[in-house]
Amino acid sequence: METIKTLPGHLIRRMQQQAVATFTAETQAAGFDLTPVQFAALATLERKPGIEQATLAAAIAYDRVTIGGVVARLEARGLVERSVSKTDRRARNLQLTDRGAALLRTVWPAVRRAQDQMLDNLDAAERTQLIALLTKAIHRDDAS
Amino acid sequence: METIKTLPGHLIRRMQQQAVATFTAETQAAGFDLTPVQFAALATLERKPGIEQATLAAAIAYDRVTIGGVVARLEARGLVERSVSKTDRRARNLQLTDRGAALLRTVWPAVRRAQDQMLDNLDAAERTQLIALLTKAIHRDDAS
DNA sequence: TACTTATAATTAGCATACTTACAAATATCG
DNA sequence: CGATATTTGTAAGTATGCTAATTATAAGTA
Repeated sequence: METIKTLPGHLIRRMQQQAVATFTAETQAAGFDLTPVQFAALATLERKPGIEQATLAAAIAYDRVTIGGVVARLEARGLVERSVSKTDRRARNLQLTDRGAALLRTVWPAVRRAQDQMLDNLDAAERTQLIALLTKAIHRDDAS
Repeated sequence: METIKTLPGHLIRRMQQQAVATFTAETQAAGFDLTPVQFAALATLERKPGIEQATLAAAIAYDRVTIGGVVARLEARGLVERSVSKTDRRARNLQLTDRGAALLRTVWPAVRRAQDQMLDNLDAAERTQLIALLTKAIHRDDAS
């Protein structure tokens, strides 16, 4: 009755834990050193070049402080470029460097493999179901 | 095509993010200052008094280092007692203090509310489905 | 018994993630 | 225009989470 193991919160955390482990294993096996949030940042910057830091944070659902640190590390590695916005001196416009774009391109296959592997135990129908349920469960009052 | 938002990894992370936020909001609203892992540790110690740190870590699926820190903070707050094992001087036996047991008892309702609320957008059948899918997805090669 | 291996906990180090507080800049409104 | 409120990024602080290395102890083996 009082066991933790059947609580949704525990299951969700375990799923996330395995997802991160799978992501890390698959990308490292392919020779990359990239965290999930770093990948998310790079992928979003490719789709929306020149975006501001706060916009990036909102786009991938993180707080501004965390993204500030993530972007700083990506910048230190030469994968992202930061520049003061011409229209708003508070803001920083973000751009992938050539190295960042190249890395993103080459890491995608490993990421795809990881996404597949983290749902390994489910068949195709179950995967679709899980994705649908998560999507529905996530969309609360706030915009995603 | 190259968007992050439909990837399982992203959905799982968002779900976990909301689950933690809901847990924190609900427990804080009830006047408690407890993280999910701290709650998991306390709840497990109630069911298995005298357990060792490494066993606790394995029971709730964390690494020993993280649990070492968590237990240290719980001990500092007087919720858990740590003692050197009589049969193995390397190990530490863990016990809830009276305060820890009392806190656990009183926080449970808020935790229950949080578990419900994190699946708010799903109806009863969908909740059962999601829990079943997560449970199945999680049980990989390793034991849980 | 001596040697080797394995295990428990801790330390060090890194990267999330979050809140609160703050300074600078911008937006809004009377 | 001027006062107020909001927004952007950062700093400080706390707590996860993880790996690798270290220390102390235990267990296994020749």
